[in-house]
Amino acid sequence: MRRTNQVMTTQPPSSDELNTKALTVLRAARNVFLTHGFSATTDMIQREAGVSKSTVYAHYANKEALFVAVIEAECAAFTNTVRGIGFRPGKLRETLTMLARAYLDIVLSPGGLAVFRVVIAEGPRFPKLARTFYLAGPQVMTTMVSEQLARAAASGEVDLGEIGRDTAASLFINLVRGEPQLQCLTHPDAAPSSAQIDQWANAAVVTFMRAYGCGEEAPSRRSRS
Amino acid sequence: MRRTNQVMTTQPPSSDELNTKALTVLRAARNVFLTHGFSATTDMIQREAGVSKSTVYAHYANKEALFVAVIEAECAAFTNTVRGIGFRPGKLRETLTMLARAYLDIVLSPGGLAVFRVVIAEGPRFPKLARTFYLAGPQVMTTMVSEQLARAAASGEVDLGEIGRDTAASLFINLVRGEPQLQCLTHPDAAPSSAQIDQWANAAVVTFMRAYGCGEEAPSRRSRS
DNA sequence: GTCTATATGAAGATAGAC
DNA sequence: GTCTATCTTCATATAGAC
Repeated sequence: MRRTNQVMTTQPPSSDELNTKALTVLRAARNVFLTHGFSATTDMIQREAGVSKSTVYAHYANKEALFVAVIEAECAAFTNTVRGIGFRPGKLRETLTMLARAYLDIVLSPGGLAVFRVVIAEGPRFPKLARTFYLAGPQVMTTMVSEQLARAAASGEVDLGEIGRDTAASLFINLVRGEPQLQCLTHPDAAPSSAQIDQWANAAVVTFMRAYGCGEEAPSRRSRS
Repeated sequence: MRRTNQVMTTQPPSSDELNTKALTVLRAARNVFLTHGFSATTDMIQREAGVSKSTVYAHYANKEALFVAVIEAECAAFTNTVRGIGFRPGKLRETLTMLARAYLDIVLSPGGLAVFRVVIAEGPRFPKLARTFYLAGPQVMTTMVSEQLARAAASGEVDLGEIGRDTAASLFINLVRGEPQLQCLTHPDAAPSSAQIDQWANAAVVTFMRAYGCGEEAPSRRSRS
């Protein structure tokens, strides 16, 4: 029931225009590329999408272009997920724990691990995508932590010494992500328990607070000898 | 100038027997797989080695077997390199700095990055290789750090609190490897300067010592307010 | 835009001579 | 063991009908 061609073209592509087929192809390509890497075949994508080869090539010039579209969409989604982490800023220790846990949930998710795998693997062939990933994921997270450190520094909860806020935030992210991510990447069969993830997050926060925390915390710290 | 067939077969394969061709193939496969990943072709390997296809398949059943041989050799070499890090145990801060710097040199080397890339990428298809890599690289390094922490704990240079030695060692490795490795993986064109690597190593050591060090260091630390 | 059918090339692996 | 030549399969991409 179209009014006029004029109206049609000014309407947003609500559910048919670009949506139906192009999005179907993109979503199928996402699943296939994230499962098998760039060496996945266009055949698999075509079958997963339930369309013909021509439909795939009608929307994307070639395999590379489709791959780039998939990864860029994943990076954008990654940024949104990180930005959308819900946390109520409070005492630094609690804030960092919330952030660490939320970040690990993203990084260790099947999608998070798959994107990391394929982006790192294809870094030499798609250097632009690799940089996009870095900015969309770790960089955004580091910035969020850095902002919380600024708050905490103002309220005297933290003493960063000669080290910069951004460097400190980066070091915190290293503490959080390092071992958990490496373990999940090298043990693809054994997914960590929720309790294990909490333990990892806690160890990172405890270490960071021991290094740079100096607020009105529990006075038990460093009360030895 | 062969003496007899009998002698030939009882002699060790000093420089011709298995050495020349089989090793040539393995070395060529190493370069090709580490550059292009598992999707590298046997054609490239054959050309790089300067032999024919038949020679490749005379020594390795198929592409997978050759790939496994390459990665296992790399892992073994990795272990030897890590174990061979020369350091004179002294004050903990200096020891950790030496270890951090040496580990970064390995991890950030072209070979180190390439092995990481391909092992992580093929983890789902070769889970055994992924676990081997974890044990041969990060695990060995963590153990070395853990041993130094034991020494330091005995001499009162360190107070790990409730945290385990191995956990502390793992956290230190996280601090060292995290950002540098991620940055090199996602910026394949820009190799970091030696000064940059030193800075990274120092930041990790400073942070770890602030968290867990408690020896007769410079007394300036935490002298605030 | 979408389909079926196909052109074109490349990759893994083998046959058979030497 | 090593080579040349080749078999077979499969992957990317396109042609042409609707």
